[in-house]
Amino acid sequence: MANAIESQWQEYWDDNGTFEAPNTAGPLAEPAKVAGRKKLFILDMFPYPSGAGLHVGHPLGYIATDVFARYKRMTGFNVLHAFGYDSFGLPAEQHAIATGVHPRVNTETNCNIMRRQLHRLGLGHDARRSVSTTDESFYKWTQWIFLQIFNSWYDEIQQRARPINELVAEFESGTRNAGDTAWSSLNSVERQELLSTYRLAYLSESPVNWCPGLGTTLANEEVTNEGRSDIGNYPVFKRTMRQWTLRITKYADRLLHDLDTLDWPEPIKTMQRNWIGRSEGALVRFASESGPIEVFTTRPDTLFGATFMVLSPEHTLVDSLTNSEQRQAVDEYRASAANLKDIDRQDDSRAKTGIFSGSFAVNPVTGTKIPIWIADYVLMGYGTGAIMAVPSGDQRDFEFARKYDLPIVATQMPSDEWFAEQGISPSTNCVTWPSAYVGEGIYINSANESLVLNGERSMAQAIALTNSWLEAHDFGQAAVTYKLRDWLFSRQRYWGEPFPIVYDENNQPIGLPSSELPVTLPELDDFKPQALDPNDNVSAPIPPLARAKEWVEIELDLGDGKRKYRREVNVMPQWAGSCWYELRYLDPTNSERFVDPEVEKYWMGPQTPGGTGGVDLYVGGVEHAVLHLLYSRFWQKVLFDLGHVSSEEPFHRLFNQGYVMAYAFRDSRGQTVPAVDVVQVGENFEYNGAPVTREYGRMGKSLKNGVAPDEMYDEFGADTFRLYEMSTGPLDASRPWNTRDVIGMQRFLQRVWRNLVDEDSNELHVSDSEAPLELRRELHRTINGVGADMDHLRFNTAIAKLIELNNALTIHVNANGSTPSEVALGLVQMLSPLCPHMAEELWSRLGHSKSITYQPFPSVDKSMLLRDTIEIPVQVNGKVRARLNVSADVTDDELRSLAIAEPKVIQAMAGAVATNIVIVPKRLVNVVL
RNA sequence: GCCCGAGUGGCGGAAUGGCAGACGCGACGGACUCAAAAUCCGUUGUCCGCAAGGGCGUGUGGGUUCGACUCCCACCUCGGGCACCA
Repeated sequence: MANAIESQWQEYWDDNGTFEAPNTAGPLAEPAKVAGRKKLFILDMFPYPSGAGLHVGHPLGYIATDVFARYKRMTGFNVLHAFGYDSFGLPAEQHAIATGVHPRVNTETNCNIMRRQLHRLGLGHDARRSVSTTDESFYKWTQWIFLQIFNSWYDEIQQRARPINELVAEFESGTRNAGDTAWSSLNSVERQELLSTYRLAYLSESPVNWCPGLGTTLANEEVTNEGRSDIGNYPVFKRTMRQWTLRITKYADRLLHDLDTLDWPEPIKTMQRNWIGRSEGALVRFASESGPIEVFTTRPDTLFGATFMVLSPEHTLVDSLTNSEQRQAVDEYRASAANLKDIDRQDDSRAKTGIFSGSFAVNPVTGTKIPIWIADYVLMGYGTGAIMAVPSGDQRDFEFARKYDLPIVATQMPSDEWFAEQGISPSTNCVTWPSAYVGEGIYINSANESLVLNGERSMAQAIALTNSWLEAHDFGQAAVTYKLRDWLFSRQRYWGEPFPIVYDENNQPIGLPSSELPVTLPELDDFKPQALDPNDNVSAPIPPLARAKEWVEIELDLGDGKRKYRREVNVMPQWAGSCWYELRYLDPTNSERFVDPEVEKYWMGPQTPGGTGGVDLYVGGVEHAVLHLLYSRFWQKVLFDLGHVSSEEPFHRLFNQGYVMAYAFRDSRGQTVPAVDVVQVGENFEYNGAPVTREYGRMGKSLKNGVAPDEMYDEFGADTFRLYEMSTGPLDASRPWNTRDVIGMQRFLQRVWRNLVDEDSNELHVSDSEAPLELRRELHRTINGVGADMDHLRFNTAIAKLIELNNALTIHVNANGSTPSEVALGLVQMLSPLCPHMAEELWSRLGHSKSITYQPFPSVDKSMLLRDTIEIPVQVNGKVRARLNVSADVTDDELRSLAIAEPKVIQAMAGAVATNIVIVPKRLVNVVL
C-alpha cells in the first residue's frame, strides 16, 4: 500500500502548497500567516547534481532536516525549508568534453533526476524557493556579490570592508597617504595598480596543475600519485598563472573570534581555528647579496642559534641568490620540487632534501655569515616562504642540519629530564644530540653587545627583548601571521560563473556596472580543449572561454565613450554559489536585489537585541569543516560590512551528520574506479581485469561507490526508508549501508497500521474507551521522551521509544481488540514527522479533513510520568548483587537498611564489615567493604 | 606527516560518572499452514555448570573514583579534511 498512499499524499501537499513558508514582504508575503509565529530557517548543504543521481548517503541529512522541520511546524514555528542545486562544477564539464553535450543540458537532466528522487522521499520543501547556481537569475547575483568584493577594501582601523570609492576619496583629499608618491601625481594606471593592492579581489600569480597533453589545467583530484593526469596519463606540470584571489586573510581575526558566538560542534571550531592558524612572532630581515631576506619566526628568542637560512624553491630571490656553480643543481632541484604535491611536501616523516644556493646571509644578532639553502620543506604559502633555521630548537631544521652537516648552536640549556629521556649526559655537545630541544630552558650563547638573553628568563620575555632589539636596529619587528592563505578564486574552466570583469587597453581589470549583469556564458561548439605536445611546458594554457573570440572582444561604453575591452576568461570556482545560496532561498525571484532587506532581516536577522543572527540550523557533512564553511562566513562578513545583510554570520547553528559508508576501490595509479563494476576474484578485486585495492569510505562521487535510493522506494516505500535512515544510529555518526536491516522498520509500520486498522475489513478499530493507566503512562512517557529526542535531533532513540509504545499497544490490542483513541491519536501525531505519508493517511481515517502537518505535537501530562514502584540495584564493591523493588518515594535510610538485609548482599559481603554505603537517592546503593 | 573524529554482542546501535547490550536486523525454538511466505509467541554477549549460581566482558596498556563504555595519559586501528571534488 505504501506507494499508493505516498503518491496520493505527495500530490495533496503539492496541490495545497502545504510547505510554503510565508514572507514578510515581496511576492511571497502573507503577513497574516507570519504574525504570532517564531521563524525557523532550516538549511541543508545543497548537493552537486551528479549524473549518477542521488545515492542513499544524500538523504541522511535531508530526511533529518525534514523530520526536524515537520516537528517544529507542529510546535508552532514558521519554518522555512527549501532546497537547491550547486550545479556548476567539474563533472558536468568533463561529461561535456567526452560527449559534446552542453553542460547545461546535462546539468538540467541531473537536477530533474534528483528532484524526482527527493520528491519521492516526501520532503517538505517550499518548492517555490528552489534555486540552481547555474540559473542566470542566480549567478547574476553571484557576479554582483563578486563586484561588491572587487569594489571594496579593508579598513584596518575600522576593522571592516568599505567601498573602494571611499578609499579613493581619502587619497584625493589627502586624509590618507597613498604611499611614496602622492595620489595627485600618479597616472590612471598607477592609481589602478595602487588600488588593486587594497581591493578584496585582486590578481596574483598562483600555481596551477597544467597538463599540456589534455590542453587544460587539472584539479588536484585529477592528478595521480605519480603526477600524471587521471584521464590519458599525461605529464602534469606545476606552473603559475595570473589569477583572481580574494583577500580572506584580512578577515582572519574576525573569522577566528566570531567562532565563539556560534553554536557549532566544538571539533569544527577547532579545525577552523587551526586552519586560520594564528601565530605570534617576529619578522626578521637578514642581509644578503640580493638584498634583505625577510623571514617569519615564532621563536625570535632563538635567533642566536640561526646557523643557516632555507628558502622555498618558489621564493622570488632564489634566482638571484644562486651562483653559477650551483645553478644547474638548483634548477634541477626546483624542477623536481615543482612536481611534488603540497601534501607530500608537508609530510614530516619524509627525508629532508635541499640544495645550497651558493650565497650567504648575515645573522643580524651575531653578524655571522650563514649559508642560504633551498629546500622543499619550506612552503611559499606560509609566512614569507623563507625561514631562519635554528637546528638546535626545531626538529625539521635539526634533521636538515644533520643531513647536510650544517652547524648547530644551542641557545637554551635543556632540562635534566630531557637529557635523561634522550639517554645522553647534559654535557653532550648539541651537534650530537639525537633531536632538537623545543621548550623553555636557561638561555646560553645568546648575547651580543646590545642584546643579552643569557640566563634564566621566560620565553615570552626573551621574545619581547629580541623583538624590541630588532625594531630598534631596523632588522624587523613583532608580527602576527596566519596559516590561512588568500583564496585562489579562478578556474581555467567553462562551467562556472564568468567574472563580471573586462580589461582595458592598459590591461587593467575593470568591474562591470550592475546594468551589464548577468555576464552569461558564451556558447561553444566544442568543449574539447586544444591538446598540445604532452611535454610542452612552455606554451600558455588557454582557458575554454578564451576560444570564444567574439565573446571575449567586446565594445562597451563605460561612461567615457565606446571603447574596446577584453573579457576575463577564467571562471569562478564552485564555492562561489555555495557562499550565499541560502540568502536567495529567502527571496528567489527578486530581480532588483539579491534579497529584499526586510525579508532578509526577518529570516536571518538577530532574534534578540545584541544576539547573533543566521540560519537556525544548518545540516551537512563534516567534510566542509574548513573550506565551504570558512568561505561562506567570509562572504557573509563582507556583505555585512557593506550593509547588505543584517547578520554577521551566515549559519548560527551547525550540525554535522555522519556519512553513509561503503566499500570503494582504487586502481594502481591511486584513482578510484566505479564500485559497481568491480568484481571479486577469490580474495582479490578486479576492475576491467586489472587488480584494484579495496577501501572503506564515504559514499559519494569522489569514491564512486554510491547506491541509488530508487530500489528502496520500490521495495519498501519512502516512509520505511526514512525511518530506516533515521534509526540506524545517532545523526552525527557514520554508518555502513545495509539493505538487509530495512525490513525492521517496514514491520514496525505494518504493526502500527494493524493496531489501528483491521486488515480484513479495512475499518478502523479504535475505541473511545479510556486507555488503562499503565498504557496511558507509557503514552505520556513516550511523548515526553520523543519530544526531547526530536528537539536534540536524536531520531534513532525517538524511533526506539515509538516502537516500544507500539509494542505495548499491540499487547493491549491483542487482549482488547481495539486501540484507545487517545493512544491512536498521540502515536500518529508523534510518527508524522518521521513517516508523514502514513501518518497523514491514518490521521485522515481518524476523521480529520486537514493535513496533520500543522497539528500540535501532543503535550505531556506530567502526572502520568510518575511510577508507583521503582527497582533499585544494590552493588557490593561496584558489582550488582541484588535488586530492590521499593516505593517510588523511598528514603535513603530505607534503602540502606533494605540493602544490607538482602540475603544476596549478605552472601557477597562474606562476613566483612561495610566501610561505606554510597546511596544515590532513588537510583542505586553501593556497599563498600 | 599535520589537524579533527570514532572504536560496545554475529550486524546497526542504547546507556555521557550509577543495573552494559534499550530498539532493530540476523540466528535458534515454538504456534498457525498440506507446505512455504507473512504473522504471532519465546530465546539469544561470552565462558564454566544438569541446575542453582558464578567467572569474564565496551580496541590495547596504565591511571583517577565507592563506582568508568563514559574522565585523564600513552598506544593501535579505522574514517574525515589538508586550500582546483564539493
